[in-house]
Amino acid sequence: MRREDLTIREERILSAIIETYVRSARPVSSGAVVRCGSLKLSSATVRNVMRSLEDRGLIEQPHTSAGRIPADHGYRYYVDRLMGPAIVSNSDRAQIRAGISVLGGRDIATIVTEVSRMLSELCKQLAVGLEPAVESGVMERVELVHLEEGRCLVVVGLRSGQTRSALFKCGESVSESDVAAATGLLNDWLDGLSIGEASQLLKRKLKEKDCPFRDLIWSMHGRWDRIFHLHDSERVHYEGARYILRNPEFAGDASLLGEILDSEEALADLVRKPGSREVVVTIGHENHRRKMAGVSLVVGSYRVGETVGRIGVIGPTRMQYRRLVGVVDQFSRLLDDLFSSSHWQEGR
Amino acid sequence: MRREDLTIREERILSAIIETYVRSARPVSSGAVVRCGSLKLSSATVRNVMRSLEDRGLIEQPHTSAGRIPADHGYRYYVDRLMGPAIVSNSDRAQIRAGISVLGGRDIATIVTEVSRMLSELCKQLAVGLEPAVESGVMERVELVHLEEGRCLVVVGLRSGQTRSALFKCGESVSESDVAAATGLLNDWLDGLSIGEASQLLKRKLKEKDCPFRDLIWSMHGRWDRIFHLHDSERVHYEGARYILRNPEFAGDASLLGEILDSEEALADLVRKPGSREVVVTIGHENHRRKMAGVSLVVGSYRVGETVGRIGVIGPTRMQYRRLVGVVDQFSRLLDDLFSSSHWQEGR
DNA sequence: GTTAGCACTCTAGCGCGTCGACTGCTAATA
DNA sequence: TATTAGCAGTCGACGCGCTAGAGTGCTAAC
Repeated sequence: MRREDLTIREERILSAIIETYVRSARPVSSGAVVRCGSLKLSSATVRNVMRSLEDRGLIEQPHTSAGRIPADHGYRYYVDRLMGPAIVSNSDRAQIRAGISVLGGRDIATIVTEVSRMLSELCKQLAVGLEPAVESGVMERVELVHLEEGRCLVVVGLRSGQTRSALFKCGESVSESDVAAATGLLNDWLDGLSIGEASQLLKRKLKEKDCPFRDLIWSMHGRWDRIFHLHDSERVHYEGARYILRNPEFAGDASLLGEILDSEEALADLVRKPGSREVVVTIGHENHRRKMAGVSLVVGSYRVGETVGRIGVIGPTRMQYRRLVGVVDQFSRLLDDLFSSSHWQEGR
Repeated sequence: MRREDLTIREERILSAIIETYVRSARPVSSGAVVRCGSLKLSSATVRNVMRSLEDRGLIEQPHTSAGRIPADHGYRYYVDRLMGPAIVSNSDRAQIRAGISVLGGRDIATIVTEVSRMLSELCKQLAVGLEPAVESGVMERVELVHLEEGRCLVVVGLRSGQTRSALFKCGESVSESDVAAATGLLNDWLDGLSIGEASQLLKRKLKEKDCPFRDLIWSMHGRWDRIFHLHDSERVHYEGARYILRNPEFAGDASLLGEILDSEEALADLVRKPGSREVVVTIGHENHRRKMAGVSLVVGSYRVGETVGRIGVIGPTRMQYRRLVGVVDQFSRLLDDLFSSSHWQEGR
């Protein structure tokens, strides 16, 4: 029996405390646990157990003569071992299916935005969606287009269906046929590479003495990293600031949340976790960022071809983990299905 | 003398009240106005004047025996007639210049994001940036690219330097030379039109009996409105949620701000005002949206070719209008310069 | 027209006592 | 030995009254 293992009774009481606290947002007393019904114990016994849970850091007491509230460790124990399989209610499931089903054929940005919105509505939490990072996407086609006045358009299409484009200056001397030939060459070089690999390869080619179309490719490569810069590469969508601001735990200092909401990069950073197929829950202090105490994340991932995107919710540690994990998981799965379906493939 | 005209003395006192209140965030007493120094009056006289200002709805009293706070009308009078020309301090001006100068050659999305960030930092307010609406942009070039498996890429370059692209399905029967010919045709048709006009024209052409490449153009046109849908058409960037959440006036119900922060469309809607060359100030209830009481906007515009984008700040009505109008104006002008400069034109 | 003076009003803050919720301990109990 | 009833003790929430102080509105004098 590991040090942190709890007896059945302790587990039951911890569950009761957490579930009651999530509902009420107020410290849970021994009496309240008894009134939960599932245990046939007196409040005195429950108190003894609570004291032991407190000694182990699973719950804490705001002050003497108050009830207990779950500590981050307590939530962690609950999520890992007590809450049981994340079950999605029929109503939730139906809503998710219906919402996803109307998105067939839309582009990724729209899908991610809409899914964030739905996730936020359904969970009543701040929801975040990350498009798949373009950097890791695999190139399907690159095209240069010759314009007037020595300018050129570069367009990159990825297997995921995402496309990016930008203008660059190539000098008056470049002819239309040069551009066409360079396009052919680039496609030979870059097909099947990721954006990052492509950039590396271009750099190498440019160093070679006999690099063909050096000036043209040089100019284009100068744009490359900017086109695929994070800002445009891994777009962040979020919805539902109103929900997180509504929580009583943030009533005092909403400025903390300001920091979270503020920067798309910070948000992306939070949600971009070491990849895992499963939904990942991060509770309070487990976020190493400062000032993220009191905030939990539930993050899932979805695949689009070779690339991975993420969706998740952000809320107070006092959140309905079981339901949220279920909903996020369901969304992730359906997005996976959507992006691998023939409907999506063909609709593009 | 118009009904709402004030005497010099009344104006001085109104100014003193507003400026003191903006600094202190607390009701301003008659004594505080006297202590401001610029008037040689007793507090009793000031009290008489304040009562008359209150009768006209320019200031209000939270409760008897409290000082006065400016009403929306008072701010309006101040902004229109009292605060004087918006003057930008040398330090602000230098920072703005420096910030803008490093943006030469970047793409519009990056520029707008960075400017929002700078504006937010400088003003310590929530800042919003809108890219120019792509819809009203003028087409410079449209290009179709033939891909494998009956798919096609459409790329549109605008005179503003913005580009958009998307994949669509065109059917296996379309040949590479068809695509090239169709590209030429499209450029003939669409050159110099706005995106909106182009969509109309394509619709007309498709109705004609002898429309060439009907299937191809039909498929492409099916994508058209989605590519240029608001979501991608008039991107919104914002920065500085932390600042607006920090204001004491929103300490209680931040959920109101949640509604503002929440939806990019709502933000865009706020900032997208009837066009004007000048910086536009919108105070509290002048926003017709409900629940926008207590919130003011300072919005400027900048041109990129034929299209117009906007930048602005959003904060409590208790804001430093003079300085903010100056800073927003300065940014607008420098953006205008940036986008019309040969440096920008050529750098693209 | 302006001001000094004064009575009045209202808030913020403090101290106090009470109530009620909850705990921790102890001794009785099954 | 595990559980429980009972009880004393602790602490926050609430309401009350009081006071200090800030600020007003009015009036009479200048």
